[in-house]
Formats: sequence, structure tokens, C-alpha cells
Amino acid sequence: MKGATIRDVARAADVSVATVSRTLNGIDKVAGLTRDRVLRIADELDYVPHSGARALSTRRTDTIGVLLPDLHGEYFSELIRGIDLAARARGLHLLLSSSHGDPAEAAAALRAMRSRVDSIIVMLPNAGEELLHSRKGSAPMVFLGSGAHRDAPSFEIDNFAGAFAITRHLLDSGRSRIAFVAGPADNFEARERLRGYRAAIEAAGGAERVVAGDFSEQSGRAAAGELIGAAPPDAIFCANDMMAIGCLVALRDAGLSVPGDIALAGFDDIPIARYVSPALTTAAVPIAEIGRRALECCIELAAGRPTDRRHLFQPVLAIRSSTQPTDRPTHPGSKGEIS
Amino acid sequence: MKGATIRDVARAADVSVATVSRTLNGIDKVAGLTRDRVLRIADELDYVPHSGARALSTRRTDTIGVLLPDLHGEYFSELIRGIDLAARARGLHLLLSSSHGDPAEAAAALRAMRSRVDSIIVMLPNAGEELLHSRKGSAPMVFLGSGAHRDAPSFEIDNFAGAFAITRHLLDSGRSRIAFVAGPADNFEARERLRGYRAAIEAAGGAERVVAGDFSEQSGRAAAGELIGAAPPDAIFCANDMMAIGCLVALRDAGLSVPGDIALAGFDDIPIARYVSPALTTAAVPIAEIGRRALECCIELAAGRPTDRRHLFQPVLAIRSSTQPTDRPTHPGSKGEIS
DNA sequence: GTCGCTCATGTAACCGTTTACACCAAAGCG
DNA sequence: CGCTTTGGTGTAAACGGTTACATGAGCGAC
Repeated sequence: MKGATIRDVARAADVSVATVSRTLNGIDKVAGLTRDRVLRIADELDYVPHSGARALSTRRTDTIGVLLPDLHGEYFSELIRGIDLAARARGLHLLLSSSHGDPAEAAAALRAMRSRVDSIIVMLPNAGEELLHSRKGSAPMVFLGSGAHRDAPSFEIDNFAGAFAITRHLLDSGRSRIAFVAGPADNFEARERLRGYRAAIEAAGGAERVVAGDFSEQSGRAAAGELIGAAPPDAIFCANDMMAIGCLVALRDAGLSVPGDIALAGFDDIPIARYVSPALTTAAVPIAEIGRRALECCIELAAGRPTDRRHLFQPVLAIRSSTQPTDRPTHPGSKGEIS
Repeated sequence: MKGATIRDVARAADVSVATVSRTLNGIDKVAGLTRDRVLRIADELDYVPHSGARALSTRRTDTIGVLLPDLHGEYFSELIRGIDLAARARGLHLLLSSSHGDPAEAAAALRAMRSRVDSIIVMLPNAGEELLHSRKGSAPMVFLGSGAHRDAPSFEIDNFAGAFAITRHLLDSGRSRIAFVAGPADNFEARERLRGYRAAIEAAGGAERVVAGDFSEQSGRAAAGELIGAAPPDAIFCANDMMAIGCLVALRDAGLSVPGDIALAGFDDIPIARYVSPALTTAAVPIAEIGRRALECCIELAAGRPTDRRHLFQPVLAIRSSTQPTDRPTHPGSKGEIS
């Protein structure tokens, strides 16, 4: 039951623990013969070094912490997949945690991770002061989404530009009464998207119309219901794909055609976006790629090497059927889309 | 930068390390006054016990390992969400790993987790001997999906019954030429679903038609293409929802109506299933709930308490528009569905 | 007054690694 | 042939907790 220790290996190989350690870590010189014997015995005994003991003396854990606001849905699934891909390539472990949007819970999670990880990927769109406070004794962090944290590296999306481009695209395809379904008010990225929408509408001399949402499918459904009540718009732009999918359901239930009656666009390009019907036009964000890059940045940080401070990703317009000027649906995942 | 140690706290509070330890762990009696002082100082110094050191002396890590075949898509996202929910309620950490379907990689991951976790949730639908071998010195495990592992607790779905029920439902709603899109051949659950389909078809005296798939959306799309080439069926039952969504796209592209021309059903009830159009009929599996229960079982196991050996979940038919006898779509998430 | 008991606390061994340092043999060098 | 290198190895001190055991104070009972 209990695993073999380095002492067991040393005894069996008739050497000292130091020699075993050196052999396994390959730092210092060990005579070829001794080396082979130690390796063979270690393998025979199925020896795996105790990570706690190792962490204690090296101050390294070979583990990266990941703190997300939530684990719901495809967005986070993609993100974690990207992070895992990179971690596994480097032989690192992943310690996962979610804060459920509560800054206090986030701070607690960060504290609890302190001695368990070498560095942390943090995504907290509504982070406040608590976070900065809890950064004191903590492992170095990489931030996702909100770059409000001075000296730490961050990975961000140009939400403003993406939202501007989507709105522009809707205008260009002949829509004039474009409504926006906003994300949570305390979410930094959601606010940027709102700003992008507003800027584009204003530049075109149009009138804005904004309804509240919270990034969930349900809120998208509710928002659509609200919008089509009186003076329905001819396009709806949702601050994320999940809400757009909710809109889609509500519009379908109301007997309205997309894009015939109302064009619909989202943001993120989560994997399902192209599988709903009609396929959803959206601002494509390389979610998994960002996860991968963030993890690699974490490694640099943990090693104490300098890293770029700010990484800004440009969303790419993925134009699909849901904003087609005509009613005829096109093949999803074809023209106009760059993935 | 470096966090405070228990000795720092002891010195500042003018007590011994033992007293600090006892205060913080609340096992032994400590005088009220001393207790308060220690707690205050620990808080002031922002003291967090070093997890490695603690693991070393207590042989507990307060961490549960999770080994999944992959992290792609909503199924695993839901599962992880359920697990995380329960873990956070108990103040436990989650160490996440994926094997990419490779048994060797899975065995390596299990080895690497050995001293890092108290117990492990393992989902390896195509697990072989390597796994049993690697169980030797490892933490106790709970299995998801494949109960082929003698003494360890497992959480399983009655895939046979679910597939039987779906097929039965299709027959009952007037379909007679029902095709099945199978999952990976080496996947235990996929085989059970195939068995369920076959049993129902055979019982009804019908003819089976099976095409290969691998649980991915693409394979579903390809399967649909193959099926509608010659002698198209009047219903397609996919071994999971993701393939069903792929089918949906292919059928839509081919100009076929669902459920008008062909009824379509999936398996799992991933969250999107109800948001595609038409909403997908499926065998609903309480994914997050299974994750939650598995984690709780892990806790029992880690504590050395006895647990039930086998937990069998019955899928529930979620009948939605995609198998409606008529063309008229119904409101999704309404009648006939139990979630 | 002393015995025994409880309660609160301190001392130190232990958990399993890594690694600075000491050591020793063999080899290179004058 | 002595003297330094050097290469391979062992010894023991960290690392930061927990906990068995020892200690000592206070106190009621005889």
C-alpha cells in the first residue's frame, strides 16, 4: 500500500540516499554502473518521489494553479483544454479551482493554493481590492481577461475592437435597429464589449438599445423576449455566444426567423456556435490558444524569467448564417470564417 | 515573498509550535486566551500551513485527483463542474489530468498523482491491464463509467436500458428504419448503448443498421452523410449527443427536415442538447450529479470508511422536438422532459 | 502534606526529499 | 614521490509541519 521511499531504494541498491537522489535528478555526476543499478532498482520498487517532501526542500511543486470564475459551459471547457494541453506537454500538474464570482472566495482559494503551486492562472472578471491584497505571499500570477493588475502579465482580448467589428458588420449588412444584450455590469470584458457596440452605433449616427444580461443562456432568452415585445430590432448582438443561443431559442419560439426577421450575433466563438441553426456569427476568440499561452507564461514566471507584460488578442469575425442578408442558409463553417 | 511558517507564528505569539499547531487544527485543548492570541497572530502574519510539510507528516493532502479521457466539450465540463461543486463544499482541492485515451499515459498520470492526492476519480472507458497494474501503490480510486475493476467503487449509467428506451421510443413514434451511429469500439459505454439498440430492434423484429462513429461532432456529420446516401433511414439514434448534433448539421445541409424526414436522438443530455434546433431528444444522464456523488465517495474511501461498491444510474428519456411525429416544433424544455 | 489527577504547554522525533560539505581514492603534475 | 585535482560517494542539516511523550502547575481528597 504505502509506496517505497528513497531510503528503500538506497538500501536495496546499496548506496546512500544522496546517490539515489542525484541519479534520479540527473544533476550531479554518478558513475555509470551505480547509475544503472539505482535506476533498475527504483523501477523494480516502483518508486515515485513524494511530492510533498520534494516541495519542502526544493520549494517547487511542478503544479500550476488555475482559478476561474466558474466551470460552466464550453468557454471554460475550451480554456481548460488549452491549459491542460500545455501543462501535460511540460509534465506539470493542474490544480483547479473556481470562485463562483465571489471575490472573497477567490481570495480564499488563492491563499489555499499558496504552497501548492508554482504559479497561478487567474481569471476574475470582477476582481477588486481583495485580490491585490491576497497577492502578497502568493505564487506569481498570470491574469486572464482583466489587465487591471499592474505588474503581472495578462492575456487579454480586444473586446472593444471585436464588438465594434460585429456591430459594423451588422450595419454593413443592412441592419439599422441593432440591439445589444449586455453582460454582467461588474464584468470588465462585458463592459468593453458594450463600449465597442456603442462606439460603432454612435459613429454610424444610429440609436443604441441595450438590455441587461448575465452571460447565461437564460438571460439571453429573457432579453430576446423583452426586445421583441415592442418595436422589435432588426438585429441583436449579444455580449457572448451563450446568450445569443438563448436569443435564438426565444426567437424561434416566437415564430421569428433568423436571419430573415432579425439578424443575430454573439461573441467568443465557442465550439457549438457553428452547430446551432442557423450557425452563429460571432467574434472568434482563440480560447484554447490563450490557455496554452497563459500556461507557458506561468512557467516563465515560476522560473523567475522575465515575460511580456501584456498580450492582446484580436478577435476575428466569424461570419455565418445568422447574419446573412437573405433567408437562404449557407453551409456553416465555410466562407468568411477564419478559425 | 516567502510565507510565514509555523515557527514565525509561535515566536510572535510566544508559545511553542505545538501549541500553534494544536490551535489551528483544533484537535487538542488549548486555553482560550492563548488560543485567541495565536489565531490573531496567525491572521496578522497571513499564515498558511505548507501543504507539503503537512502531507509529509499526516499522509493527507486534502486533494482529490481527477483523471479523465479528455477535456473536450460539454460532457466533461459538466462532470468537472459537479466534482468541483462537491470538492469546494468540503474544502478539498482538485488535481486534474487527462489521458487522451492512451492507457500508458493514464498509467503515468496515476503514478504521478500518487503522493499528491488522497484518492482519485478515474474515467477510462477503454482501460486495460496497465491500469490494474498501476493501482498497486496508488491512492484508492473511484471509477466512472466502466465497472470492470473488481473491488473499487464505480459509478455507472445503465447504458443498455437507456439505449433500449430511446430505440423503443423511436419505434413507438412510428419510425421503422432506425439507424444507429456507434461510439468508439473500445469504449465500454458505447458498446453497451449499441447492445441496447440492438436488443430493442431485435425485440421488435426490425432490421438493424449500424455505422461507425467516435463520439465527435465530425464523426456524427460523416455518419449522417453515409446514411442518407442510399436508402435513408427514417430515424437516426446516435450513441451520444455530440454526434447527434453533427448529424443535425449534415441533415440540415442536405436539405432534410428533422423530425419531418428523419427523427434524431442522442444520449447524455449535455446542456446544449435543448438549445439546438430542433431540440434534441436524448437519454438524460445526471452528469454533474454523478460527479458530485463520485467525489463524495472518494472522501469516504480516503477516510478508509466502507462505501457502496456499485452505483447504477438510470437515464431518463428527455423527449424533445427532434423525434416529434409531426413537423411542428414544440417548446424546448417543456413536456415529457425530466431534468 | 503528599498523592494522584487534569489541564495546558513544551520538547523533540519523525515524515521523505535535496544538497552543502566532507571524505577518500585515483590520477595528474612537478 | 609528495601535492593538488578531480570524480564519486556518504553524512547530516535543512525544509515546515504533526504528535507522542514529558513536564509542571493547580487542585481536591485523604
